[in-house]
Amino acid sequence: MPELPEVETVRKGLVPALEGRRILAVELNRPDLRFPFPARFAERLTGSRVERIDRRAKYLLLRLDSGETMIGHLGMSGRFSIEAGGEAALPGDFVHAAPANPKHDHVVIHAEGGVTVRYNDPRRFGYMDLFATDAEASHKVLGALGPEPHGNEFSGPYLAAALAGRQTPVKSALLDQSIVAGLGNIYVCEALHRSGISPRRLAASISGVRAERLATAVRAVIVEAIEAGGSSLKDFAATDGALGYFQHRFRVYDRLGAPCPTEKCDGTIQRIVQSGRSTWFCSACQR
DNA sequence: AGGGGGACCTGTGCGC
DNA sequence: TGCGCACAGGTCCCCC
Repeated sequence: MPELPEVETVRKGLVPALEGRRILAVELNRPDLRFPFPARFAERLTGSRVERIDRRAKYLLLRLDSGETMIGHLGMSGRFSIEAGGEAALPGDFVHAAPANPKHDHVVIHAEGGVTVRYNDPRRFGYMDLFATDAEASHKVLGALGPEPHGNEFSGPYLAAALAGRQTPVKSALLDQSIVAGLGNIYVCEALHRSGISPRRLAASISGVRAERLATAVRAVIVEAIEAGGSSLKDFAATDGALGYFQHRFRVYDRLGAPCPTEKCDGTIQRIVQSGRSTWFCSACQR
């Protein structure tokens, strides 16, 4: 499902449901998602309090008072939903997200205050793991991530340096989470269009003003998408039932044959395949 | 080491 | 209506 903006929306939805609450019970309905759950996963969660929920790139990080962090990734089809049917009043209005087939409810967390959080993931490309919070810097996955696209480290000069020498299309390079962390197929296509750069251009050729334009577009599209609550494709719903609406602002993604929205451009949106994934772009204004 | 292709899964939508 | 195929917001692994 999600790229950085969607994961951020999920994080914000989980905060009022779980932050400060103790986990009372965990139902684990299968031994694995993409990878096996860690040893004693349910037991290690049970009884711990969720102190804070962070996000890094597309990863959710539940900080537990046990000294461990639960890391979660939603893969392509993972989603959380929240029920708050108990006696305690919750901040925010919780409603059911769009219906999901309950046979894919792989993890169900029961927390204080009558809160139930369900993780549903038909394709099971997502995963969950636990690690010692003080060992985060050396975490195999988190340690290899590039900067957040809307953070201070990310800039034109940074991007130019990161792409230097890369003999791959810039589209593929932007999907590399070690270059910039959190972009996926949608926002890469959108950022390339906004910056007028062809997805086929070699990454190594992005420098100077062009790198500046691209970094600016990446930042802008991510900031706007976060503000919009992410994008809702198909039946995706945020954890609190609120739908992200950024999909109405797509300029190229999934818009094959549409007129190019660039002012004074008379091009038409095309679709090509790069490293096995669809790319939508306008060959008239993206060079 | 970097780059490309396939693998991992289920669901959906489309053409025949 | 049913069937087969293409495709889907993401990594990860293996091979050159």
